[in-house]
Amino acid sequence: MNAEKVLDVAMTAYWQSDPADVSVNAICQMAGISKPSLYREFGSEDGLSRAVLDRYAEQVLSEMFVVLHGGTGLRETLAALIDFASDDPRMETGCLFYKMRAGKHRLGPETRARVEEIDAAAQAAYVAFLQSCRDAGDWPVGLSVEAGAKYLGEQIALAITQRASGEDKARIREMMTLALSVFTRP
Amino acid sequence: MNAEKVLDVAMTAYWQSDPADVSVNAICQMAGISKPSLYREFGSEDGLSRAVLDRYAEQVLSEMFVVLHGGTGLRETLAALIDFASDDPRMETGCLFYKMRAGKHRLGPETRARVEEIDAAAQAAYVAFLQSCRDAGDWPVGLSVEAGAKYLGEQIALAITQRASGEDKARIREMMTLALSVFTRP
DNA sequence: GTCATAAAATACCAATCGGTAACAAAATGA
DNA sequence: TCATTTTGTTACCGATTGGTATTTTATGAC
Repeated sequence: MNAEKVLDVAMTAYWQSDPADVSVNAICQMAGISKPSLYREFGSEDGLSRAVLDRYAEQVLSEMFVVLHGGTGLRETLAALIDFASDDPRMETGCLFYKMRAGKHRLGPETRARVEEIDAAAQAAYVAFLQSCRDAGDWPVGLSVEAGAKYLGEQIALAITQRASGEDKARIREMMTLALSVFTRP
Repeated sequence: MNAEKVLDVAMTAYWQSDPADVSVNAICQMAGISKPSLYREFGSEDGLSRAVLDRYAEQVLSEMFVVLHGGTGLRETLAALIDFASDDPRMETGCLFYKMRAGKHRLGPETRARVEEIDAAAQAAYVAFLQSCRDAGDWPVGLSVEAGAKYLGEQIALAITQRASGEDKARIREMMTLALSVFTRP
């Protein structure tokens, strides 16, 4: 009867299409459970989507953060981010977090708060990464670390969102490489 | 009864929030007309949103294309695009076309087809602009005109979408300037 | 066996969605 | 003046939404 199975089903469905396009009824049907069972476990649709987002964060997003803390140089890390965003098969249908963030106003309060939390954490991770690069002597550009971090995050989000809309992978890589070249230009 | 007033009301509502979040009922209420009147005029929700998009294209998007055909140099045109995307008060709540494009799968067939048409026209305009710059000797970078056009279009879309989410205008300008600097780098 | 308890499913709720049938009022043409 | 067509409204349709009250089913304890 397994709450984890329900979370997996819901995560897959939310991820593959869009949280706003998947109803509670549909999730119950796909998971083979009844609606009251789901509501007893998660309380509300907001509770379910929040639990799904938590699961997604620890199962998927965490690996993205690992890339940032790899300790390798600026160019290598950027290359790894480009690989991840434009080639990783897990991002073939986009990123659930970015889909939720794009439709933030349609989420319940709990889920929305969690989205903002994760967004802030990601921003902080980008800042830390760029700051370490600046400390190491890489990237001496006259741009604030915060602005660079925001830029980096938005370019990643853009690339992965384009994956979701079926854009050609090589094209995405080309554009993302171009966008991130501002970090490695003299 | 005035179909234009209805279109104005619908356009404003779609534009300010999101086409997917504004129901036909709400539009009728705001326009002060009954639902059958609206359906007699536009046939369906798809017909209405398509008419709204047409109106938006000729009233708003056309001015954006004018910037591209200004005939001025590369740097001046890019600066004008940055001004438009990050400062123009009409883009304060984002761009209706980009909102429709982002939620393409939620649109009816007519509206969706029109979105794709406009998207292709925009891409063609970007291509023509960059091609003319390349012909004029500006921008000798080793990047295909098509890829550059796609990149330019996506960066504009990103900037305006960020306007819609309440991002700080100066920040948006900073990031967009950074993104488009790849066109003016030696 | 019986009986209490916890879990699950059926069947329902009000609200809203896009869309229409039926009908009243007003304009129009002969 | 009368018939017709157009314009608009009220009131409804079936489907779907998130969410529950109620009833059935399974599980132990005795």
